[in-house]
Amino acid sequence: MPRWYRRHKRDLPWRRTLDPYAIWVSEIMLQQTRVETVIPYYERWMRAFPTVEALARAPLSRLQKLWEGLGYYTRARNLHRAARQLASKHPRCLLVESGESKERSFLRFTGWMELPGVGRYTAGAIASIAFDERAAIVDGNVARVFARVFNIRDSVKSPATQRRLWTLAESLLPLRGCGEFNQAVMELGALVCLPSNPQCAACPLRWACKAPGDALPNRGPKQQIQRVTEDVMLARRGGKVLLRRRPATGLLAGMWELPPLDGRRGRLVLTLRCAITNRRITLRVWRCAVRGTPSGCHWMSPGRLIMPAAHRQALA
DNA sequence: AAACCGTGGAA
DNA sequence: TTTCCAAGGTT
Repeated sequence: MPRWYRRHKRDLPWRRTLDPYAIWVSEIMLQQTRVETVIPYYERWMRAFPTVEALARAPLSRLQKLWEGLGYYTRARNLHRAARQLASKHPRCLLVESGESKERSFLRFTGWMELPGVGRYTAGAIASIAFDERAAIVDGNVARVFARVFNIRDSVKSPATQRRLWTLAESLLPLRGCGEFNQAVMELGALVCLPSNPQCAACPLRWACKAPGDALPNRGPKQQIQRVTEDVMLARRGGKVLLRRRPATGLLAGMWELPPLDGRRGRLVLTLRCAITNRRITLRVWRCAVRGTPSGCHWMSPGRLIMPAAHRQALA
């Protein structure tokens, strides 16, 4: 596996460093998010906040602006909280080993687990990749690879199967090079052991695989998707747009959006589709002429505000 | 334990 | 077109 990995691994920005801060940032961004989506966000982020200290000093609103469009926005808030926690409680754990060889203390797996937004997978990924700690990981890729190689047909959502996957991951861990091993399994899932049309002929594990190419893992019963149509109004006045702020908790917490069309007349200028977990939304945007300021709304310059992707698109 | 939390790309 | 789902975590 490590041999296959060294030969085929993609050249990704966060693979060019062993800086635990950089790896941490990349892991948070990559949660439930595709590599190609993350890359530009990651590069902008690292340019803006090269170190934990820089991140801890920055105002939350600045991180949120850089995060706009990435989704799962509590990740940005957690990253900020964790950075401040880290900078105060573990001031030396994220030093990069340099030519001067500064003293670098060691934040272990359990230390990472205490940070908001860092769970078992992320803590294991950082510990193994940045510190070569002997920590296992199970993500979507690992689950798929293991499900096929070991022919695991029970739902991967069940606690029993989860335990089995984690136990497997731990038992397969080498004594050294765990970071490389973990990434190798994930990379195999990303490049070869694909969800559909897996490239079994090119797989280094085909000799051992018990269920090559099967439609695994079994994800259990699929969730119901509900369709919704939302009508919103686009009202411009000078450089400003009529916007409404969402509640501070829940879906798209605290973000600014186009206000709902409340029974006035307008011209349909745009319809776009967006999906939020189990909801599929058709967003219809109506251009309206608005005199005063409807209750709960504000005339805002949208540039610096943080908006949901679909609403941001509607302004363009 | 099951539900919630975004987005965009691919099949 | 619709469906699936990607380097998950929190409540």
